Amino acid sequence: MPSISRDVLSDQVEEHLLQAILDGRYPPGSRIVETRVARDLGVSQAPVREALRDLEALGVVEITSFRGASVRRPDKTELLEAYGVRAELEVLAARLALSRISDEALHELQVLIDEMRMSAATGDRHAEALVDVRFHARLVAATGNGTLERVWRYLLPVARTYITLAAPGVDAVAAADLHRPILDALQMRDPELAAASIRRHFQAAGAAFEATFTQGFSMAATGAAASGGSAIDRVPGPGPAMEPMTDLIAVDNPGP
Amino acid sequence: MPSISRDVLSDQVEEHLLQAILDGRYPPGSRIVETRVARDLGVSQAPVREALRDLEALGVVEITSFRGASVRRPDKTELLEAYGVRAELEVLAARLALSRISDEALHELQVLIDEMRMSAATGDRHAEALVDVRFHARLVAATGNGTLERVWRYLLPVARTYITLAAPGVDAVAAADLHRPILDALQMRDPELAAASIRRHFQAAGAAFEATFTQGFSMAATGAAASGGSAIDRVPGPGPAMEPMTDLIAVDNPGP
DNA sequence: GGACCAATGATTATCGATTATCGTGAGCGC
DNA sequence: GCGCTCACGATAATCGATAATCATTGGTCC
Repeated sequence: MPSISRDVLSDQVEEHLLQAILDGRYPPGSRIVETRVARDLGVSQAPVREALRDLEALGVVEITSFRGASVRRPDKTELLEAYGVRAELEVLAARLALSRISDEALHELQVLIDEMRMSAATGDRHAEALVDVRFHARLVAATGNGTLERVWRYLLPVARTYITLAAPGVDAVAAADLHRPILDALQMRDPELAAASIRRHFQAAGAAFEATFTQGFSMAATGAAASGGSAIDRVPGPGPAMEPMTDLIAVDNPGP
Repeated sequence: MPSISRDVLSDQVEEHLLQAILDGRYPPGSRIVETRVARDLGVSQAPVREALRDLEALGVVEITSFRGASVRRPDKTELLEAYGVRAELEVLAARLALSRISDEALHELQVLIDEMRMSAATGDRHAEALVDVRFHARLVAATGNGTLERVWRYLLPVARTYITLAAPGVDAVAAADLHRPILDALQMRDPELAAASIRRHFQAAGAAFEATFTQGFSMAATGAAASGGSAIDRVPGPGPAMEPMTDLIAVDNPGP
């Protein structure tokens, strides 16, 4: 079941580029040249161009007129901001969902928490991050508010691309358990408690991220990068190339 | 001062199409054919295509693979949802802005309210709607939170395209005065009061919109449309064409 | 030696034409 | 008549090539 309509070249190109970016083959800040990608993939310039525009909308690349696209450098401030906004959106989601959420939806959330704990227990932080996204997406979907979901998804790539969960210093099991109070509050239909739980969750995540960033990233930012992947295009601009983000990242399809 | 870089054909096409849609020359639901627009404007298909993709990201048109673009029909539920989300985003904005907003920013807000009242007094609801957008934009900008601003702008076209202010039954002056409590709360640095004021503001706006919609739109939806503008392309699909939205709409540049 | 300026190379933006896909309606078998 | 198949027209998706634009480099003038 390859989604729907797996033709449309531009979508395939988009997926390829996204994968390449998240794998670190395009480090943050590096340029992506339309014609070169087109040649490498054996397609025309047009689909590459469209793919890049979509990626820009997703927030992973930046496009300037007549100067092309480059991988957006993850800005610490912006990511923390995104956490704050996401937190409030999910607080709203919880409030809206409270009055209409079904028992089976609550059960689904429970199952997702269990999955998270299992992934955490086996040390698979990548899988845990994926399930984490699904948990929050399920909560937002439970509101039945399409607009809220759209806005939330719009913010997701920024708040998700560089996941905190993979940070070495974070207790993965504890992170998974951080979701339990949210579910409890939902089951008790207590809006204030739910809001508080969600805010606490994001505060913890933000703090963890901050630690990761200043710790693991400042090193890379000072030029000690020792990339293992085959770097296609090194950034020539000011400042040395950053380390690829492999294993720091949760990849999933933002598809329709 | 024509913004920056008034070349880039696709931007011009986008602006043209947006204007045409908001003017009602493309009624909701009508199709927009790439090749025809290209021929009419004397450009190639490529810039039209890109413009349509951007308009899709703005939420103004809908694109389906191999079937083209059509103007999104304004869905009452979705618009009310958008109001709810926008309200919470602005509540967050107020909270964030409280601790750092400058006196001159507060003064600017005051001036904007005055402008709104003047427009309302002279009966220029269109101008009032424009200033209204600027007021809220100024509030969000005062947070210094770029991410919040980005998300807010993302939601803006949906929540703005069909403005309530132009509704005949609404007291325009009262609508302008609805902003005063927000400013008062900001000046008093009272977060709770600000939140309450903003929520009340959007509840009133939503109620006014709902009245407008069921009143002025259901008629159009039943086929009693008596369009005045020159309709370029009538929707042939199921259901009759809706009335163009002229004068129901606030137009401004969503620029960069 | 430093600042301005023109030529150049690289890359995007746009074009015109071709191909792939979808919806539809005519024709055909039942 | 009714359902199915298959051309056909319309249109988006893609292509290959050209024009427009930008950053840079090398040279010239002060």
